[in-house]
Amino acid sequence: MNGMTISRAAQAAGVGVETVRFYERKDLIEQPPKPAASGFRSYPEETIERIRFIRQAQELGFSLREVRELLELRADPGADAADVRARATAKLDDVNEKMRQLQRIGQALEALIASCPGHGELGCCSIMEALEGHEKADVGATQAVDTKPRSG
Amino acid sequence: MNGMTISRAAQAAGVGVETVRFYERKDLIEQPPKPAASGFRSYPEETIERIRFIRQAQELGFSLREVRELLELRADPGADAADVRARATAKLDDVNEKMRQLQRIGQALEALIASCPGHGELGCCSIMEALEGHEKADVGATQAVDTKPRSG
DNA sequence: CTACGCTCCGTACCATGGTACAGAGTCAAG
DNA sequence: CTTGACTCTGTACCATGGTACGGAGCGTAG
Repeated sequence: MNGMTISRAAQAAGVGVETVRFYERKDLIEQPPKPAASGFRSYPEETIERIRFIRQAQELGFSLREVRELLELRADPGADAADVRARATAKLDDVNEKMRQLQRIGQALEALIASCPGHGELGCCSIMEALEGHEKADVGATQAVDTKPRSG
Repeated sequence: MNGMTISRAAQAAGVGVETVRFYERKDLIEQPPKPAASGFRSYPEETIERIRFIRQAQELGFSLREVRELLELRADPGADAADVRARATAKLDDVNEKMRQLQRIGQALEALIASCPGHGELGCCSIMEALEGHEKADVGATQAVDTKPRSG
């Protein structure tokens, strides 16, 4: 019926052909079988919707791994809205945590910028001083970067 | 004098040996020459400080590429505090932009979570509805993910 | 002098989210 | 029947920031 070639499907979903194939490799969408009559696969509307779902979830900050879980949830007849809600809540916590990190970084940058004379030798630059870590200025953004020096 | 083996240097700087070598490969730190007398390189205090500088800058959100620029600036006798300040300001803009994106995502998630009944079939779940993109609910976080479908 | 540990060096691998390309096959139009 | 556009398939590559490993060389303690 409404089967499309991969490039049509990609266009309809708003992604590139290579992205569709990439999602297939990652088991995010199913690769339709070759129709035997033809050498070209036929992509159903369902797949386009699935790709749109993926993009929407990505826009909400879900990684492809998490999107796959959402898709599995969607396919599960026993799944409850509570499951979805829990994931959304977890993601919101995630987002809030990242915001806090950025806030700390931003505040540290602001403080440094405010205390920098804005001209003159680098020796007078409080930003450089802070980066040197001469324990005169404290950057104060410890743990901003995922610090795992030797953890794994 | 105060030359250290790579593992001592790494320990002193708070990173792993492999990370030190990685920074060498990336031209972030200089690989000290082999002392001819010994088959082992000797890392000066200077290198340890440089690595600390790198980590501090990373904690402020600078990428290694940007850190390299800061290091070049640091080595440049003609560099002005204004240059450093400009980079810090640019990075602050960056951080603020990311914050805005996260804020949009967070608000969208909050709205969806609030409207989700929290139990029952997925068909009643507003979050799933939004992800399906049935144009009933609008996720509203467009551009949250770096959207470049076919740009390059 | 031997054993053990550290170093050296190149290279491959991890996750993340794609992008690109080569070589062969297929399909529709002219 | 040929051309040109598209597809199929595997594989390699991009950036980012590391991590791991194999096989040699080196250095020190016993």
